[in-house]
Amino acid sequence: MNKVRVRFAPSPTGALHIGGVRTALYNYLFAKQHGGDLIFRIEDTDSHRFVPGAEDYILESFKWLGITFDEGVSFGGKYGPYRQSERKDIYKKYVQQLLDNDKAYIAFDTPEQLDAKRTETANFQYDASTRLQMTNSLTLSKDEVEKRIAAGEQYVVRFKIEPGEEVTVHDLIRGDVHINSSILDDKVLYKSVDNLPTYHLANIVDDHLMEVSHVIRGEEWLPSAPLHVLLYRAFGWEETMPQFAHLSLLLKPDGNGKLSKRDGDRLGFPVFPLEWHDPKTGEVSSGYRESGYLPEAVINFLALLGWNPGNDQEIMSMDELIKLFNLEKCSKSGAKFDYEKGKHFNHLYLQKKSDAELAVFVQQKLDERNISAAPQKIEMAVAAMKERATFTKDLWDLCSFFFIAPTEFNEKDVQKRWKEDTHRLLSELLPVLASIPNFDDAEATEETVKAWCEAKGYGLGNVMNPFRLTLVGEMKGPQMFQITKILGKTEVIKRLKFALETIH
RNA sequence: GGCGGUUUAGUCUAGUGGCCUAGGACGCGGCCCUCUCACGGCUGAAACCCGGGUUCGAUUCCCGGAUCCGCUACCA
Repeated sequence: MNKVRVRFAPSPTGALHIGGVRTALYNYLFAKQHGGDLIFRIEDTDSHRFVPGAEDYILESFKWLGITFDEGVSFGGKYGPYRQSERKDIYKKYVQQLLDNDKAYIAFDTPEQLDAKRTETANFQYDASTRLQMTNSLTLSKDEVEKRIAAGEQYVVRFKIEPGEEVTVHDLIRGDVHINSSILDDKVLYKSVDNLPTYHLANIVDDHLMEVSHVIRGEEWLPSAPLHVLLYRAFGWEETMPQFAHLSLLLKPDGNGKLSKRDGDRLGFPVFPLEWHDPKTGEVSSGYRESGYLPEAVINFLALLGWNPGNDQEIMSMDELIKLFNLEKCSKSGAKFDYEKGKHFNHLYLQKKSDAELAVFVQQKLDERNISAAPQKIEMAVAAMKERATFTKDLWDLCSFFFIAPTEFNEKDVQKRWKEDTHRLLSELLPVLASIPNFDDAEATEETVKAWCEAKGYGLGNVMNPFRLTLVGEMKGPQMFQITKILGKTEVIKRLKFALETIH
């Protein structure tokens, strides 16, 4: 087999959709597994939909996710340029080749005329059955065609599809897919307005010239795959035609249809890897990174949406994914996007991080608030709380009480835990705590306090629950003597006294 | 409408002509742990789209239907 070369070729029309990320990921895994190359190509043949900044956004997204490219826009390589708008001359040459070989023809029908035709004739299709009724180089004389072009009239080049042919596309995921060429229309391959090809032509020419071996793309391309096969044939490139694999789509979590940006807004989760500021509308969309996701969790979660290793294993690093990935194990049906499971993965990956790595997120928040704290204390706080966190941003909400003493106390918890004798009990606890040299040994502190409770005949819950309230402000947090250890003796006594004065 | 694809619990999925009393994970319920909240452990409810056929036997193979998805642009 020739060298594996695959590509991810987005259109710079906005932020990178999470489904696109998955397609890129599968391409990446496939390339790495086979020691092949992954190419980054920009398909900007639609000048109207170009959005500035989109290209950089896409690049930055992959950088964050750890998906690397071997060649392409911003990476270089000997098959460039990799931006389709910079390949105009190349396409022009190949369009001419098709024209010369009678595989394509020039059409002058304006968009308005076509619209009129479509409303006039239901299910109108520009194909072998209708093209002789239209204004094109098949119905016009050669002179007339040249005259019109010379006069500056806009035209398109259409692919001349021969009807009645059974076209077979071999798909690595779905097997053979058959389609009759009669149902295909004479696709526009090139437009004179901007001297740019359409997707279909550019795609085939580039994949051929860049020696792409496998085309792994979304299912929305399956219906046009036969057209692409026909194009390879028309160029005489069928022998080296890449292999196809059409991936199932990512669907809305609820209801029907494919996952869209709107669904994320509506259901409250990001559909983009990074936060995106739309330069046209000024709209801001949330991103996985900014929402506190870890890239490795996003990768793992996405990899499993439409593919599985064939056993029960779910937690896989990028390296493991590269080893285990297999196109044949990709599912044929669309996967509803299960955001809850994504959260689960993030939680799992967050737990794998060291305390020091996670402490950074708390340190940031402390810096913002000009609070200084010993790194050791931050790490201890993180260690005590991280298992409760799903997102990196949860860490601060969870740990803040270690650094900011409560000034008010959760009303419901006070009602429930602050009883008649609580004030007396905690007042008595004060000297007991004061008698302990320091709280560094959590077990020793616990023993002393418990022994005191027992000696006095006080219920443990009656002491510990309100005690927690005084230190945390609410009924949350780790084991009490873990808290006292991290807070330190001075702070504990200070907080206890304050609560005693405040809660009545 | 036409064409193509698809179909295992609410969701992602495993799997097979008899090992299936259909496995795992998320989510949901319960119990345990416990000074709180979590985590964790245990546990429960929950699925082979429908109808024919082939077969001793079908969730698995075949046919038909339905479903959902996609495409049907001078967008990708």
